[in-house]
Amino acid sequence: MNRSRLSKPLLHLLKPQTPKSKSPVFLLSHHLCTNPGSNLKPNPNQPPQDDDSLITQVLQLLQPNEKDWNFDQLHNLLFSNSTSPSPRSLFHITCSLGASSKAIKFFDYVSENAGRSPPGSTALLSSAFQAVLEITLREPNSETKLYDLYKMAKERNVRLNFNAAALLVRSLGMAGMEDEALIVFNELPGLKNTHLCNVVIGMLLKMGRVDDALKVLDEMLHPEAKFRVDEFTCDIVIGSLLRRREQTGRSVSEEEIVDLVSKFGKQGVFPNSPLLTKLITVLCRNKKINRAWDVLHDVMKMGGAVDASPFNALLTALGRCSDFMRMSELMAKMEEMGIKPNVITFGILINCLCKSRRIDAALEVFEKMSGVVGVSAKPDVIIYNTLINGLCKVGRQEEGLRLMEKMRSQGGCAPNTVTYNCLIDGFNKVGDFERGRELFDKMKEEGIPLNVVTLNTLLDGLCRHGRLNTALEFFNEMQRDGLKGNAVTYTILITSFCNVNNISKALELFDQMLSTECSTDATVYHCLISGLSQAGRMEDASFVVSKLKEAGFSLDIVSYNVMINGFCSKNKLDKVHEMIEEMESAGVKPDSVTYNVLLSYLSKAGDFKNAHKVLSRMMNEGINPTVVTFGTLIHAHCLDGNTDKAMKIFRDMGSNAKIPPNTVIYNDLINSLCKKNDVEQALSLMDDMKDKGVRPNTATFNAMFKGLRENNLLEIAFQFMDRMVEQACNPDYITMEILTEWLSAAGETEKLSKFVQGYLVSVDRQKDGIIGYR
DNA sequence: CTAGGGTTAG
Repeated sequence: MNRSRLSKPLLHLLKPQTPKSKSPVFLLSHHLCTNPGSNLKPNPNQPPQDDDSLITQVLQLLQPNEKDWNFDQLHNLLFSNSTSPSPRSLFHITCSLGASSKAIKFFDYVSENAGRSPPGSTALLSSAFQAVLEITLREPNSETKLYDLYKMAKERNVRLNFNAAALLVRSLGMAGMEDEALIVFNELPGLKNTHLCNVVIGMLLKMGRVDDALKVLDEMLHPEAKFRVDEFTCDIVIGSLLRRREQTGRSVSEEEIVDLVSKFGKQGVFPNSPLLTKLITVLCRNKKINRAWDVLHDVMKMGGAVDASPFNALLTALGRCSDFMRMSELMAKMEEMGIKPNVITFGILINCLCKSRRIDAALEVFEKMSGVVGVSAKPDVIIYNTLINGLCKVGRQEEGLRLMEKMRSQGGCAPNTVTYNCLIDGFNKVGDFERGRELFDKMKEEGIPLNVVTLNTLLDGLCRHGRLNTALEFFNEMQRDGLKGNAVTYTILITSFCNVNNISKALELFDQMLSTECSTDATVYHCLISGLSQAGRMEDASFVVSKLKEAGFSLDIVSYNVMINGFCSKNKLDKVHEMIEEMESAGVKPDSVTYNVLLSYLSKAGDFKNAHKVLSRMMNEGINPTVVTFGTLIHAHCLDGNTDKAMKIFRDMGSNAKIPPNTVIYNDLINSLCKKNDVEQALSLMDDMKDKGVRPNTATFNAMFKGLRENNLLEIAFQFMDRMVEQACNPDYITMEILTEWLSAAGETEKLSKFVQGYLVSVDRQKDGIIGYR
């Protein structure tokens, strides 16, 4: 039925070929012409065939330069008494003129002459004007001329058709002339329709004029509006408002967007699935899960069609905050609405269960997804990898390995780099390098490409087991093979070298990282700063801080704490103040660790007055003391020799602050009490630990042994030695020093040797024999 | 879906 589309090629054939019309650009631009306003009905009195011959004849006349046009002949063809061109043919003629100057001249001619033959003249002029606009727009930098053309049309009472109006509004907007675009739009009283409003709204939103756009939208949403919103309106509005959030200009709150969605919904118009999903994702990212929940449910309640993806978005967010209750509620809702979960939905559930270490539940879901009729979604490589990783993370790497075989044989799914990375990491983490290495070789054998994660996994495994030099060699080897390290690679190596106090190697690696154009991130800087601060290398740490800032990163609260602590231990109080000031101006709020560090410094120096000031400041800031805060105070009073005060704080923390003391605190007190020769109270603390379920460690026993030795309480010492054996608490060199001296002097070397071999030493328990074997 | 992270009390 679209005659004009059919007739276009025909037109080209019929037309005399001029050099210009042969150019591909011309053909293309001709093709770009829209048809004159779709509101125009074909004139039944003028069959298109006649149109085409008319067009051909007119174009022939218009071939020469404008000034050579023969107006008499033109008039004969177009406006003689018997004939009148169709709007469509005028549009084509004007469009085919190629240059805007010609088109305007022709339009001038038509507007002067068509007026004499109403009533069709309005439509005629509209079409011709539309063609003028289109021609003009094809010429470079022509946007500014548009508004002048519009004014000209207005002076001559040329009515704009829909296409011309839309084109004008959109083009003016794109040229940054939104005001002019709005004027045009507002001066089109009888011509507005949904499409045109959509164009204007889209244009305004693109230019950041949110409120103007919403005003237009408001009119459309009015109950008595002549033209309602449609799905395009919804698309344009919600889509660009969501996109706008990352741009400058008036930001629109999610609340407003949610509100608009519900207004659209009342008109029976809903955002499409990707858009709804995006909205839900944005809401969830901004911690408004409840709003996201409501939006999804509201859309369904109002009758919008919803598929799995917005559900998936919401499920992901709920999974992140481990809200399993609402996850299953949502799954139930899906079922109720007859919406089939897809692979992604299952992936989210399985991932979620794996992350909360509920692997068996995850495996159950996995069984279900292929088993139950109607919900079958074939597990893909991601599902398998998630499960394999989950198994490895809880030490079930053997099962992970079996699942990989199953995915190959039964799942028809080939393992990939990620699959192997997960398994290698799994075996490495439990110290089974052999298997890790085997998998690595197998991976190469099967031609599965290694990536930087593979490299980092292997490096991490080596480093964790103290094989730093092997790790370095391996890294160099891989680099020679063309596999580059990234920020994670350097983080692993740098932290490992810091941990063994090989600071120069750590710094060397840092230099290497900066000199290769390797990716960096804040973490690698943070780790090095931490390592250097702990090593007391504050100048180096400060240097790395400056490098971090140069790279565009900033210090976070932990790094500030690390630095403050470092400067405290070096007694550089001015630097401590400097850091605190910098931290405040950077808007990083001190946390309990910051206060603990300061508290520790002050009270260790015996400055309890200022320590208490810091403590009350901490409370005023609404930061609750932690177990470390109490530990710090207790430690300070112990150092001060004031064990009573320390014990008072200890009792206080249990009863008032309701913070259970930990091993460190017990150790401190036991140590202090024993030094004061108050073994009785120390022993009662040992009982207290047992009651409260706080596990003593080697240091606890060491402190206790010292106190017992002073009072020669051998039998009690034997009991504690048994406790150590039972609890697999290994003696260290301090334990051995104390016991060796004491027990040899007491003639009990045999017991010591039993203890060392992991046997119980108390006489009456000896019969239990093997039970005590370590 | 896979790899790395640092702080305070002993």
